[in-house]
Amino acid sequence: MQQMAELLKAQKLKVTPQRLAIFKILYETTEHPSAEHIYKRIQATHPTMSLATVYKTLDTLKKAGLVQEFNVGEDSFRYDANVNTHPHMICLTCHQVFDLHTDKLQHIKKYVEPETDFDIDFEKVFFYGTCAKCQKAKEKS
Amino acid sequence: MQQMAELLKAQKLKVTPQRLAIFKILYETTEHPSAEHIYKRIQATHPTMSLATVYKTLDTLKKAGLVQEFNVGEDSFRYDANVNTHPHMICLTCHQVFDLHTDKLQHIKKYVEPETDFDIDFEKVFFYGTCAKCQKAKEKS
DNA sequence: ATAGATGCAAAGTCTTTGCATCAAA
DNA sequence: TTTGATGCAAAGACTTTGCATCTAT
Repeated sequence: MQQMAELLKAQKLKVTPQRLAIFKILYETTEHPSAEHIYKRIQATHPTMSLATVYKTLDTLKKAGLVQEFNVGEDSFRYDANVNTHPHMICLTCHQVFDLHTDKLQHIKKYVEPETDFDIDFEKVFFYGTCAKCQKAKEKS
Repeated sequence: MQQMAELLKAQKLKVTPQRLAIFKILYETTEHPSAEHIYKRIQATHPTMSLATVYKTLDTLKKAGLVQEFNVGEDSFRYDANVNTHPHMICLTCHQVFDLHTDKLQHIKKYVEPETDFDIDFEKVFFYGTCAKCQKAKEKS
């Protein structure tokens, strides 16, 4: 978290309790929460923080390269403090979003680039299916 | 297009001029238009069609598996009549979305599945970068 | 004839913006 | 002190919904 303050300073951004709190939530969860989720969770520690601040802060952090934003087909965006390129898996039953820890897709960018005339910077990969828990629930029924 | 009527009938959906017109636009473009784009383009031939009908129709076609929907980070969804799993490339400069025709990623699902406890149905892959045209424009400047 | 689709307007989400106040540097 | 951040309310953008009318079957 100390590190977070440094990262903000490095971008010439002010270090505020709000920014630290939002980053902390994102840093400690694997749930890829939406702005609304973050807002609700933050009530416990920062009951006066407004939803607008959550949105503004997420935008600021995104532009600073400290969080990434994506949409898996829902009506709102989700956020992730892990800005490294990594695939996500979406359960079509419980709608949870998981990180996929694998090195198997490390080089798809370079693998694919010769096939195109694009200069590729990064990719986003989403796998859709059924998580372990929901698979078991279906077996029982 | 005759085929489209058959596909609708197969789903026990009525074959209406509105549905055919929307599918035709999606089928003939490679632009991956949003609902609003489709609505504007459709004015030329169907000036009385409402935006609500465009949304309802896209939802119907999506549920029937005749179009796919995705969000590349914009404020609206885009639609594609090509429902086969295929990667998209997004130009971060001109914001156009292109299909990537390649067989290099045909098997990433099976390649990755052993690394997870998910039962994967399909994937969505997006490459972000600079298209050929925008690369050239930058060289000149 | 009947079930279902369309079109319009209104409403519902999610997100952004304007502006006065407040806090970090 | 100065610059930028926060919080509130209002506005904006995209999408959905309710309902009367119309149309495909």
